[in-house]
Amino acid sequence: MALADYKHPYVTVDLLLFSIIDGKLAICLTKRDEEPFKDMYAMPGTFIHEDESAEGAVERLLADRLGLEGNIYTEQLQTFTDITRDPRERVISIAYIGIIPDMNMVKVPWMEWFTIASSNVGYEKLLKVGDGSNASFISNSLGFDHDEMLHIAIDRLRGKTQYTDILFKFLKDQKCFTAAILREIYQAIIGKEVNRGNFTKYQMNTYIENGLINKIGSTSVGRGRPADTYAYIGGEKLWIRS
Amino acid sequence: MALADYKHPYVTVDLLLFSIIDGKLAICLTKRDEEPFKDMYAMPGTFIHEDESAEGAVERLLADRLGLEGNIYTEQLQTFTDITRDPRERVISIAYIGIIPDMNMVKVPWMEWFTIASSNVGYEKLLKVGDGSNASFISNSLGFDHDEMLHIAIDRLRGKTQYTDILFKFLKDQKCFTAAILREIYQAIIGKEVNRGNFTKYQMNTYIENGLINKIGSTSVGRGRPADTYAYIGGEKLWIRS
DNA sequence: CCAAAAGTGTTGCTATTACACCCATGG
DNA sequence: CCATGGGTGTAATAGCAACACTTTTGG
Repeated sequence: MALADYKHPYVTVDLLLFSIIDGKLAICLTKRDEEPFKDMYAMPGTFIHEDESAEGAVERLLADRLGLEGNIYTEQLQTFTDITRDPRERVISIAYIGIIPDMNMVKVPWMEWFTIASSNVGYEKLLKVGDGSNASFISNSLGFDHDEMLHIAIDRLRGKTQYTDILFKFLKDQKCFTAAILREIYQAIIGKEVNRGNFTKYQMNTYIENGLINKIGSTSVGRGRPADTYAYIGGEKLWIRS
Repeated sequence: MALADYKHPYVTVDLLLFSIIDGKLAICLTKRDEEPFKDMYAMPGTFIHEDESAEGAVERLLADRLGLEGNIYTEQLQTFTDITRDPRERVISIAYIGIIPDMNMVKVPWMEWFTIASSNVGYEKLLKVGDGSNASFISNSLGFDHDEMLHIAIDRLRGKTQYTDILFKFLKDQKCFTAAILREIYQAIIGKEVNRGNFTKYQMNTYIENGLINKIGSTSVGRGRPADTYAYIGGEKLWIRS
């Protein structure tokens, strides 16, 4: 059973880069300019080089294709190995989730943002952000098996919002935010509204009790009563309910 | 960017096969008979053939290396891509969790079972099952990065026990079991005791309310009062708390 | 002083826990 | 008839949702 006896497949990483735009969960896509799936939208991806790990490939992808340097939160989603998922040849893809707090961090022109209209079941509705075109399409017209990836990723985000600190990765300023800001993120991911008062009282308190955030002061700008401000201090530790 | 421009790595699947033995979570390992990590224990694995998916490779592994035919529950755990995780050459591994209800289903002599002594933090203590040798070792002496895999897999099992029906996969007879049997499995995975009465009343009731199980009758064997018996009927649907 | 924004309290419902009690069987 | 295993009831507690109330600011 020598190693060389086995033919091995191509391996790529694909990145599902999420952000919150206008109170809605959004994903960063690119229109493919070559076959297969030419002119269809897809998540950005790249082949893994022989001298890098999958995480390394994701970092390179973030830097080269998205222009994102520095510390971007990523985590492995799942690996997709269907023999026919790439019509050219056998290609395995390791999908990663990425999160950035601000869509404007992506400055390259070939990437486009789409908000995700939370469909109850079936396919997601994707709505182009920003250019006033109101262009939209349904996620099952994504290239490759990227519709499946998107579904699994959204599920993962929703699940982890319940028992980890993943939603803090969406904060534009982790060192100064209000309950309202965090609630907007929470609702965007979950896909439904939660009561304002209760969110402050229970959710924020739970975060404080678990040492994830600190109350640091209050805003003095805005129309109404100044909101308390918080700072995220949790490291990488998981926070599991009770 | 033609496909052929990229050198691609070897890809394997590794299987973490779990069962419950004597009320304790257990894993199926094999002593490696060749380099690298010769004479160390490791999870069984195999290279992915060019005409099969990762799931296909796992099925082949189950059949050829473990002698397990038929419907064995498996799910993808995570993909490991460190460049140096295999000292020979660059090898990516897609790790899978497998669950069988009875260790005796594995009849091949080269596989050995070890119970996992739930360590709070750090490494697991693995204890050889069955031959009276009382041999044991610490999980960080597993070959490759299999210690890390084991940790991640146990975490996954514990998490999914809370909100899925994964513990029913451990049942020796899914069509006839008692609350006591299910509780033993539950405790083995979680690693701590739960109150007997409450488990029957709440846990079993929740399963019933979610359509996962049905009360079917009662045992008439055993020393004390005959226990109610249940049958697992849930398909593949997730059961998420409230 | 009033509207707007945001933090706190009150109430009732539900889930969880601990523990006791009663039930059915084998020896 | 008693030890043993197993179901069910109860009370105390914790958590959650709805909603009303209060606080603070800008005009």
